Amino acid sequence: MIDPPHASAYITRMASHHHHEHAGASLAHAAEAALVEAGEQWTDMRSDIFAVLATFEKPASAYDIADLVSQKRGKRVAPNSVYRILDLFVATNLARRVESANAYIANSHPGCLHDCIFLICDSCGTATHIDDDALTMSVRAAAEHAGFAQVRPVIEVRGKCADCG
Amino acid sequence: MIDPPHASAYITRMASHHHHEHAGASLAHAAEAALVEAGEQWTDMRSDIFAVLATFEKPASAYDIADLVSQKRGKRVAPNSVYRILDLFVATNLARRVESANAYIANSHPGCLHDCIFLICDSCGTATHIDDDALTMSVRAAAEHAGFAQVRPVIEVRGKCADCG
DNA sequence: TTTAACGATGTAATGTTGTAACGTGTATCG
DNA sequence: CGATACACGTTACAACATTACATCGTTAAA
Repeated sequence: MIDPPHASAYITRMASHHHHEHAGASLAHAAEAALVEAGEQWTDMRSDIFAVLATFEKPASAYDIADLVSQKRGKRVAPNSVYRILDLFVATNLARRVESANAYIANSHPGCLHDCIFLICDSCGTATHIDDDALTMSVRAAAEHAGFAQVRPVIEVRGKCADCG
Repeated sequence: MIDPPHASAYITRMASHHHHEHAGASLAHAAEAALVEAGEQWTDMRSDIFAVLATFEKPASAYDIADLVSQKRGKRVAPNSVYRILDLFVATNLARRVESANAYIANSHPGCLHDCIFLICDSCGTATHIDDDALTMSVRAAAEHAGFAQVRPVIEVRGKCADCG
């Protein structure tokens, strides 16, 4: 399980496509479907963690999530457990790690393989993402040209969002 | 001091140019010049930290640097102090932070403003960088189109380097 | 020349993020 | 029944980062 496709296959798959941007229950269902599709189980714990993650506007730290899930369950959930599940989510494309924030964000279109570009506001912390396959493919190409394989682009932009301008 | 130029000025400056890739003493001199140029002092401590940072092949954590500088000086240098100086280096473009590695790397051409693309090998940890202004400008443009200002792109690619292939 | 201000560094404490090792419960399958 | 596999719990710890305050030396004003 969780053996992400090789880069070239990956690229092929993302040639051109439409998006549903899911939200709420729809998103949860899409996530469940994607996880099951990947041969993994959709457990209560995973469901709770995904639900909490999806409520965040801003990238959420594993500890943020642990706190909220603990509340929700009335029982302490250790960060450890949260990390395990977040790792799974990232591996199956249900969530993304925002490297420049040490935090995670739900993927609003799970099941759709992508290199995302994240925009993170330094003032309010909210993150949006844009999809620009031409751009991300260029980055992949540049890395591959330099001899890199199995590339995983991390493209994030810090700045001031329109609201905080 | 340390008030980086506004984005548009920044972009203008990097239109087209040559590089000296400095190394060793040459790099140290270039770094010193750039720091002084920025109105900051080139102290012994800063010199030592830069020297240590420049010896690393791989991105170095603040703690790595603290350890080595402590050895070199025969006196404990706290991570704290290292962070302060690294922050200064990043602000003045003498060093870069590699977000996906929580670590720092010396800029091999300080004084030359750039958005760098880092390639970090997941196996051996070494980082190389490529400069592709067309690409980084596109990323900036995409972010600005989305309403972001004062943008600071973070473009890193994780993967397997040619040697580790 | 004292004194005030400032910048650089030291010291201590603490906060945040991330992993490792191992134990427990449960379902499945021979 | 026993063996295996997986999800999750528990504890401990490691790695990364910041805050607050103290000290020291240099410079600038009184």
